Amino acid sequence: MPTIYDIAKAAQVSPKTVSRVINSDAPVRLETRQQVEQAMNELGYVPSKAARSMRSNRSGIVGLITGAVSQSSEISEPHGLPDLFIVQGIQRVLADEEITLMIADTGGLAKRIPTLINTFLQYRVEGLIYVADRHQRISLPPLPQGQQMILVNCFDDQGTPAIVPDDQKGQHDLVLSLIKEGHRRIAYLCLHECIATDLRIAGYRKALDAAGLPFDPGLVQCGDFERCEEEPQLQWQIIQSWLALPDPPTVICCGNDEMAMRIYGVLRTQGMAVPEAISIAGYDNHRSIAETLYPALTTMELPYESMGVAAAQRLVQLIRNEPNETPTLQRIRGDVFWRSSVIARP
Amino acid sequence: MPTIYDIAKAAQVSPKTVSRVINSDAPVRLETRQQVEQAMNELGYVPSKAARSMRSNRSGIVGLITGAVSQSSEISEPHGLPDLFIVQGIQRVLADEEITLMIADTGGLAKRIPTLINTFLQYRVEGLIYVADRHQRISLPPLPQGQQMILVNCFDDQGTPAIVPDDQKGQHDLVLSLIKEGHRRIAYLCLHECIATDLRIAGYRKALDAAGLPFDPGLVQCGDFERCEEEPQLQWQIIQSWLALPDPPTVICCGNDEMAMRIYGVLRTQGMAVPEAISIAGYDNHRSIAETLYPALTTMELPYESMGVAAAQRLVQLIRNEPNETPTLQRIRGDVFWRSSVIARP
DNA sequence: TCATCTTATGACACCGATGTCATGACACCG
DNA sequence: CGGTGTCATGACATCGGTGTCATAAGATGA
Repeated sequence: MPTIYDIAKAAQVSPKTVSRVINSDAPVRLETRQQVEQAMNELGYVPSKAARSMRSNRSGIVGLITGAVSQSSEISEPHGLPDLFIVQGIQRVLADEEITLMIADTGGLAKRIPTLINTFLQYRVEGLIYVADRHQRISLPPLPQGQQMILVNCFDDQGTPAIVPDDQKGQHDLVLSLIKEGHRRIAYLCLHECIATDLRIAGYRKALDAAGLPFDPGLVQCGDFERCEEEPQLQWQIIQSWLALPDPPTVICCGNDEMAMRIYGVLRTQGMAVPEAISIAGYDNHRSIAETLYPALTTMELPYESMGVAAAQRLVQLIRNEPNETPTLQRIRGDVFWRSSVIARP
Repeated sequence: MPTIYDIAKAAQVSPKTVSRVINSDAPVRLETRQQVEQAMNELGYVPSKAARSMRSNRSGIVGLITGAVSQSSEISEPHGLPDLFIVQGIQRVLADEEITLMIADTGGLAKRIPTLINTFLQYRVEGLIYVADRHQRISLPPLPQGQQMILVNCFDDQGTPAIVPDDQKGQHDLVLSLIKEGHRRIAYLCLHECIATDLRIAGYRKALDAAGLPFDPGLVQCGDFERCEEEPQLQWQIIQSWLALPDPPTVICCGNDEMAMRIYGVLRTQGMAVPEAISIAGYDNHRSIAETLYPALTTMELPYESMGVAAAQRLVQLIRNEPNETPTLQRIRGDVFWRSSVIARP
């Protein structure tokens, strides 16, 4: 691989002049520039980032730590996969900034995180991004003074800038949409206890309040049985108990699209048609499910890509030392995706 | 960030001795080593990869180019997502080799590839991996002399080492499993014309041949209507025509798990139970579908993770200049995942 | 016409590590 | 006791660029 010295010799100029042509940071005579460019093309010159970043103290690299890539194969929990949309959003922003993204994977083991951070520090990354596989509180080891970091889909107690989904607003908006379509009795088959679930139940209640509808605690049940053998039976029992009510629900909100998909199966096995007999809504807008199910699933988007974009933009601001007034915890909103699994009620 | 000179000063030794402690490539007196290690801990020393790789000419980086991360959002084709399993397999192998993986994304635009390759060359990657979003023939721009590359899920005409799924063997094995369970009339609702489809139809025929069953061209139809409005109707027409045969099929193989999922919906809408009325098999083992569908889907694994592992192992061999006798085109086999969407026939 | 300024270029040191070679202190051996 | 080998360490050059400063040629202006 030729170096700047080879180019200099071929173009009969000094290495520094070649450097000027590459960086166009000082005037170079047109004729000289052309000689240099010709030499670079002929020799197939590619500058060395290592040498450059050593001198200029700017690596042009941002490091990303995630469990998404491998966590999806752990046990049988493929729900980590959508995190990749976060990465996608980050990539898009960083590519425009000419920043290279380096991705490291915890493989689901938190104890690997310090090692991964260390690797990134060796490359003198200009910023770090930590992406969690679900909305949660975390605690990361301390970083060297001045090392920028952004948390995505999680937050900590040290005031590190964080980007999280606005779960409360999300469930709120979804439920409000259902109410607008005439639904008055809205059941919620939620996920097991976690930050997202708490926020979403709060959003669900807030939407009912806003519409002046009473909150019926019986209509909120945990429908997440971690794929145990009897899951369909247990879910059917819950649904049956709801249907037996004097004023049964007309729509079931599910904790995520996967659960909605399983509920489709359960209902159909019991001879109930979606959405004619009962409407179903999901959460996540996990497209390979929501768009492929028949009928297609109405669901609330988990705004992964927007979160990625927001995270990258904020990190770039930090790196460039630009002032910003964003709060430490930045909540990102998603949209309701209205499809045919919910029908209007008079 | 402290350098080895700072450490050397603090430990009252020469920089070279610090280097020896870091690399343990020459004997250092125990006492001296401890002084150096203490200084490194106190000052929080992190070696600079840039400086190291410049001198040693080994970057410790492998570059990966994929459209997977972003292609999944193009149009509404989320099928690119499973490519991430390839990345996962690659990561696992490279992590063990202490190689850092840099991932770049085409964003679905092939014209960006030269730029991405150039970025990687700037980092002096020791190898390149190109991951395609589906099994296909490709053609990449030429690389500098001596630059190693591996193709995954694709191949070219220049003899670049390539790792592809063994689609023929895959469909063959799946069909053979069905035959073993007593199925004699096996319909195949394949994807549109492409390399994978051709190979799989060949595998399907070979399995029939091997079992001494006749090949009925009418039982192979394209069921892939690119999610047009009328897709369910069109698919139902095909299935109806099959059911009207004097000797109707007892199982339908679908081109992928998504199609199987849509067929579930179509069949149930028409009042047909899976697997009691007819068995269904998929392809891909797209777990968030296959395991979540009710009943769970019997399917052929698309061995993405194994492909990633094979690709990384082969690249490491190339980088280390180890001899290998693998053919240029390496086909990776998957397993049949037997679930409850197929029942045995007497 | 000479001082001053701008333009275009080069000389040289330096970023932070490592490879090469030199050197001093000992141990070992005949 | 002197020659040889091993151990532990340091001096110095080097990897491929860029920052700093110097300098020569030409333009400008009083």
